[in-house]
Amino acid sequence: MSIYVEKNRRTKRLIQDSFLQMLENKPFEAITIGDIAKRAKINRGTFYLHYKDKFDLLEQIEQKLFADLGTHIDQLQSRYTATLTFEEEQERLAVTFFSFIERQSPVLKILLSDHGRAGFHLRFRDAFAEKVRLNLEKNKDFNAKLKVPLEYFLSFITSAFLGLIEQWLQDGLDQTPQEMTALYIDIISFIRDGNGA
Amino acid sequence: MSIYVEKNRRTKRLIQDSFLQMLENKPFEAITIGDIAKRAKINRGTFYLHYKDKFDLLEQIEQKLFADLGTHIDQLQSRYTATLTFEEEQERLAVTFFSFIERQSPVLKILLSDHGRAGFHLRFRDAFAEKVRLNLEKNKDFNAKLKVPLEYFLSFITSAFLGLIEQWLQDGLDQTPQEMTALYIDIISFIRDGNGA
DNA sequence: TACAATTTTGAACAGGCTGTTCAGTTTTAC
DNA sequence: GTAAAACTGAACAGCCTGTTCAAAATTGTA
Repeated sequence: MSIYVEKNRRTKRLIQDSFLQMLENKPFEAITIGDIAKRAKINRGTFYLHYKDKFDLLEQIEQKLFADLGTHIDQLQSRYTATLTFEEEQERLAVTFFSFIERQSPVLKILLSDHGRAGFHLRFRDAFAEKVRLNLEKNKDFNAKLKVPLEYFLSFITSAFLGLIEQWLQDGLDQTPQEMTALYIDIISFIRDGNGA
Repeated sequence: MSIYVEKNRRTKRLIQDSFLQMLENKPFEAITIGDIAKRAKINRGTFYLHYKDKFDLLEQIEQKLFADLGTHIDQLQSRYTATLTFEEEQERLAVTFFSFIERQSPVLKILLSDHGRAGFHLRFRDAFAEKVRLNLEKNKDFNAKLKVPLEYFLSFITSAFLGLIEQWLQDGLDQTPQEMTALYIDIISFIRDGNGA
């Protein structure tokens, strides 16, 4: 039984890999089940033993990604238990995010591009926003000082973050997560101290 | 001849309207040419007299939108010729953007949602970024003070902006463009003066 | 090794959508 | 009224989908 699951997983992984490789060259809509099967060297019918359809396949890939985001953050966040200032904690969260992106960059590069599926950036941003919200709620001062609706602030800051990520991925991950965090902080500082764009 | 074009445009508009209406309920991938033709009450073959395929249709809608963004900004920006401070000019650009979004909200709501086509938010953001870049280049101090690559700053700020827009559209345009601009400025101020998130 | 359970294969099938063709009809402008 | 332009209806080959089923291959276990 245990190995059957192994085998089951192996074929699923084969399908997912072929699919993702194919997405690098072709947009989602243009890829057929036949294409995937051919590249994975399996029978077309076998695909349907594992997935309902193309959308189900992508959905499962997305879900795996979101699950990984959760565990990755929990791992890194719980590593240091020292009390940090609000700013330090935000910085630590930023590094955690960027290192997650680096780790999942092959998949994210595709899912966020125009070869992926519409709305992925919204779903991804929401997953992000949820983590940020939890972090912000720890700080009691925050909500008192914030005058705009929290939802708007979250959309603003997580979208900005996602913007950096997209640029980063587009530039071929030419920086480390630490450098990206520094860059993020520089921009915040620039807005704070420099010209108010 | 002139009216032929008229008629030609009328059918195209009929197709576009039916298509956009349909996109409110069904995702792009699920819509067939037959569906569009049926709703537009035209022959399926007529569709192909105007568009190459479904993608061509959406592309033309997008292009019209981007063209409108250009004219809309040029109009509003050239209205007042008084000399403004950098901050005042940024604010004016923000109002212009938000009023454009309001004007094109029916289409944008769909194109930015998961019913649209993958990558639209990137294309839209790029169009935005181009306008912001032109505005920023006027200010000589800006590039001197900015220490991070301009591309990253642009991605950051335009994505943040787009985040506000998405939230705004999602909330059913419950605020005026002026109120959204105030909200935008409040968030910037909050980052500047309040807690450094 | 032999066996049984599980998984995969190959082939076939109906059904739907695509994009094109073409002769005939309708609409439009002058 | 006429000629050009636009649209219609019907048909078509081609491709992809999702399902079925018996046969074959793979796997773990006795």
